[in-house]
Amino acid sequence: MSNHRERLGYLLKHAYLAYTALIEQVLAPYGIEGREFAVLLVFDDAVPLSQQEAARRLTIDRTTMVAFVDALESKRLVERRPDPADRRRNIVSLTDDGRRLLAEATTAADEAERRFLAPLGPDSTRFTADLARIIEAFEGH
Amino acid sequence: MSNHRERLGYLLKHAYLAYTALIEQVLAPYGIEGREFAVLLVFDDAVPLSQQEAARRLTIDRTTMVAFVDALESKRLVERRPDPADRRRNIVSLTDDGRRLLAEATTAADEAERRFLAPLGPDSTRFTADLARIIEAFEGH
DNA sequence: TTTGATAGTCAGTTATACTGACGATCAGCA
DNA sequence: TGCTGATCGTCAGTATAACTGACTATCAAA
Repeated sequence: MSNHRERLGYLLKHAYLAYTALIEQVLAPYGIEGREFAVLLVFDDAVPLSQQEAARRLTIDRTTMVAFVDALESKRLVERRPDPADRRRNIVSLTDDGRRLLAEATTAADEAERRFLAPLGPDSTRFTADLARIIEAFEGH
Repeated sequence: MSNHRERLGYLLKHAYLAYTALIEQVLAPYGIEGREFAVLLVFDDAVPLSQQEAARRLTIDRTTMVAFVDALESKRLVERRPDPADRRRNIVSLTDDGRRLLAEATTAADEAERRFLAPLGPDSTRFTADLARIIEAFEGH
């Protein structure tokens, strides 16, 4: 009975849905969505990134990235400027506001992750490591 | 650095994407998609289900279920008939073809799950149990 | 300096699932 | 028996997300 609830696909999908619902709720007070948070994280890097590099890291399309940067720029959280070394590219960097907001949002997201993993007890890091292992194995297709 | 790759959201999303890609590939020879497989699984139940009950179990909308049953019915894998006890409802049941195909597809999906979890070594059931635990905890919102 | 490739952008398309409304049907009650 | 409100399946329309393809500007290499 209730066979489908034990299938891996069901479990992965609903774990992801549950996490998404939680993180959206937690980030809402900061005026950003979960995906915008991810984009901010990518651009908050030691080396400045072009839009396309950032898109590749998140495994989204470069045309999709345009809209994200548009949105974040209109919120004054990031700014585009042409890469002097290659003027086809945009260097996207966080503004001071962006960095401030990202710091606060990260704290909130960390707390949400802790709550999400709480049912697993003390060794929830094992679960996270398992996820990473699976993804890594799959990337070598 | 490469901060975002350690975030739980990234891990959950990409684990789900990897699994989806694998299962779609494995089910393609049987002429069904991953979501259709899930729908078949739900309707292959001891007690006959209405469309709405099945939709609730998969956490999809009842209007979405209509299209799935349409597709599966046109492939002669399921059939609708009005519930004699409540003629507002459709009882959806698998045809003989549907049962046969589901049996084969299930074998293939099981094998895919095994391959997917292989990187975790012998105790991959722990990982699955963790997923179930998280979902269950979240359902009590 | 010409050729082929790449980055960002935009318009249009596709995929997916939703909202709202409708007819048919049911359960409860006067 | 005949109303009243709710439910089921269905459909049309809508919203959202992400894509494809084309375009311009720019670069790298011969």
